[in-house]
Parts: sequence; structure tokens; C-alpha cells
Amino acid sequence: MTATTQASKTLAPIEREKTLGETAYDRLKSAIMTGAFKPDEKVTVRSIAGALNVSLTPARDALSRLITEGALEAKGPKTVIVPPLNQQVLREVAKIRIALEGLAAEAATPKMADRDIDGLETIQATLNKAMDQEDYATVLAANEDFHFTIYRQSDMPRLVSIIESLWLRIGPSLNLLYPEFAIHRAGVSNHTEILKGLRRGEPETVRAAIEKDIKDGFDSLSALLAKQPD
Amino acid sequence: MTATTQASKTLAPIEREKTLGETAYDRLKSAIMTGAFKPDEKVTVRSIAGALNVSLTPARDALSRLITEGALEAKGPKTVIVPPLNQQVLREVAKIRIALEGLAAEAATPKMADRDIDGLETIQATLNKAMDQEDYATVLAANEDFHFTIYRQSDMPRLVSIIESLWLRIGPSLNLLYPEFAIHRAGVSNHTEILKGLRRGEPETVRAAIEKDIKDGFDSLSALLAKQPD
DNA sequence: TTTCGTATTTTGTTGCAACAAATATCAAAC
DNA sequence: GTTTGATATTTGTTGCAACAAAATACGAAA
Repeated sequence: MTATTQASKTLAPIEREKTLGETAYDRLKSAIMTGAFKPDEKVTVRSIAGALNVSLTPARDALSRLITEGALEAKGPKTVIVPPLNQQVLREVAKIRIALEGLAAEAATPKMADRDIDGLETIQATLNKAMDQEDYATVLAANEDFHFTIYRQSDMPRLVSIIESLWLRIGPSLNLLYPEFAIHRAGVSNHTEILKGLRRGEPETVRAAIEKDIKDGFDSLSALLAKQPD
Repeated sequence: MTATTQASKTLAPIEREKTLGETAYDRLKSAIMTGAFKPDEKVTVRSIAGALNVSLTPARDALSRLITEGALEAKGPKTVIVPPLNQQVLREVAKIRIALEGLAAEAATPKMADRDIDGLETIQATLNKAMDQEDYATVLAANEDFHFTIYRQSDMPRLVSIIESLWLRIGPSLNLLYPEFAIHRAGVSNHTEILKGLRRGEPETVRAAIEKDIKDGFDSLSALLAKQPD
């Protein structure tokens, strides 16, 4: 056995430093997702560049990618905004989410090991606790964690990344409309049902519960949106 | 009635000249879709810039967006390729397509007017004729036209653009594997069934036919892929 | 107070150069 | 022939300046 073969068992591949553009993209994406920008807020290349302390190039890079993904929207020729949510967009996104997250959940179910489900229950405990403490930022983060921990087990990376872009589309408004949204505690019973289905290894049960979770969320958001001044 | 109101009925909005980056993106996308690049072929910023006669900036812009969409793939830190299709990717894309194109077709059915369906039949005639003449480039273009003419009627623009990115993912290989693929003439009877369902206004019929069309295409491609040297 | 035209400022786009890193090339040694 | 290693070339990234176009602020007129 040669040295290289031995090494290959020990050494992890060198973590390649991401490019500035990539980092800017990640940071911006996460900022949008956690509601750092309000819907309709203007986002300029120079403001991003300044905030991240990089030149125009990587900032522009990040913006352009987020626009392609639909997380940002070109309103005028020189104005990029965080797209606001209206009933029509919300309805469309909900329909797509039901189709795709249902698919992901169904595919993931047979691949979830018991320890994976244990992890999910830990996440759900975090969510519940944060809900009691009215720590809504943590609630949202835990909810996202809960869903994507399942989806990632589907072994369908392209599917997961499409779902991500859909979440990105409602993230800003979700953050804005919380805490009102949270009062309903809509998700709790659905999550319990999801966990039950996973334990039993019943893909159809999990799919149904996921679909109901999305529908409930849609109803709450839709109602809130209707009351919104605009 | 004022002059502006009259004008609004006659004047189309001024066609805003696209940016170079945008144009580069469109051109590159269409080139990929029509199989101008072979799978695994390397694509460099400078080669694109040279071919389109623009500087690095717009070319880089276009590349970066296509990578985000998954139409191109970063292999190494400095190598971008047209992603080759393997069984696993093909299977995943097929599952997503069935979910999404089924949804789009179902949503589009009640919104298709008779004249829209007439247009579809014209497209299908073009497809059949091109098939007889073994003009496969036209066959592929007509097939794409047929599907997206339906999907666009769904009035779900985000859904359509996700579907587009999925087609982009298999486009290059599809072009490569034609004409063998075409021999099966797989799509013809499915398209007939789609048209029938549309005429009758039966969303479920259309969905089923679309799903079968995708499945048949998947089977053919999968078989061809299995015989592929690589 | 509102509307409209003008001036000022802000902003995106594009090209380009410099740099570092990755890739390709090729000759020598086994 | 195959592998190794050094060298040369190609390549992506980043910052920056110049420009044109758009957004904004401002002020005058109604």
C-alpha cells in the first residue's frame, strides 16, 4: 500500500475557498431568506458592494444570479427590488410547492433512517420551544430546517434546489408577516403527522401531510395578505 | 377621451434594447438548447466573448446565469462544461417534469381557446412533416413549441420558466441522440391524445397524455443512453 | 397644493488590465 | 509506452474607470 492510498483514507479534500462572487451570493441569499430586506425594497449593486466590502463585480454577480433565480426582480431598467407577494404569486408558488415538495417527501421517506428521524424530532423540539418563547426568527429557521432535512434525503439535488428557489420567493414576506402568522401554530399538527408517517415508512402519509402543511401555510398567508394595506 | 388614452390602444410599449449581457444569455441559451455544444464540451468565458464579439463582462454574465440555472456545470474551478446526461440525472429530471408539466397542462386546459388548439394542430403538422423529411432539428423545435404553447396558457409564468430550465438540462443530449431517438416516433400518438383532451376540455386526459409523453421519451432516451459508449 | 419641466445625482453596463490559479504542453527518465 | 516534472499557456476573478441612462430632487408655474 502506497503513501497516497493511506493518505486518501485520512485526508479530506482541500476546502476550496469560494470566490468573492459566490460568497456574496450566499450572504445575500441568506439575508433575503431571513427577511433582512422588506418586500419592495430597492437593492442596488453599489449598496451591496458597500455592505459586503467588495467591488462592483462580485456584487453584480450575486445580484444577477438572484434575479435569474427569481429571488430578486428587475422592476425598471435600473431598479431591482425584493419582489412583493401578491395573491396570484402566492397561489402559483403554493401549487408548485405542493407538486415538488410532495414528490421530494415521498422519495425521501424510504431513505430516512431512524437516526435521521431522531434528528427531525430534535429540530421540531427547537421549533416548539422557540414558538413558546415567541422567538419567531428561530421558528422560521427551524421550520426550514425541518422541511429541507427531509427533502435532502430524496437524493434529488436538482429538485431540492428548485424548492429552495421557491422558498426564497416567499421568504421575505413570510418574515414580514410573522408573528401574526405564527399565532395560528398551523404547522405543529402537520409536522407531527409527517414524523408519524416517516416512522412508519409510509410515503403517501408523508406526502399528504406535507401537502396539508403547505396548504395551511398558504391559507394563513393568503388571509394575512388580504388584510395587508399593500 | 384624451390623446393618451387613445394612444394606449394603438401604441405598443417601446421595445427596450436588451443589455449585452442579456443578449449573450439568450443567444447562449438557445445555442445550448439546439445542441450547438456537445455534452462534456468545455465552455470558456473568452471563447463565448470572442464568438459573440463582446468583452469578458457580458460573456461572464451569461455563463454565470446559465450555471445558476443548471444549464452549464462548473466541473473544476476553471472548467465549465455542458453537463452530460446520465441515467440518474435523466430519471430525476423526468420525475420533476412529470410533476410540473402535468400541473401546467392541467391548468392550461380550461384556458385553451379553440383557435389556440388550431395553432397546436398546425405545429403538430409541421412536426409530422419534418419527421417524414428526417429534418430532426425542426422536429425538436416543433416539439418544444407544441409543449410550451400549452404550458404558457397555464398563466403560471414561474412554473413555465422552471420547466424551461429542465428542458435546457436535457436539450444537448437530446440533440445528440437524435436521429436514433426519432425512429421510435414515440411522441405522435401522445400528441394526438393531448389534442383530443384539449378539444374536449378534459384536464385529466391532457395531464395523463403529457405524463405518458414524458415517460415514453424517458424510456427511449434511457435505452439509448445505456448503449452509449460513455 | 399639484403638476410639470429641468438639473443633479445615482445607477447599471461595459471594457479592460493585472493577477493568481489552473490547465495544457512537452521533454526527459524510467 | 508510461509516468514524472518543469514550463508555458490559458483561464477565471476582481477592481476600476468611463459612459449613458435612469431616478430623484428641486423649483417654477398653474
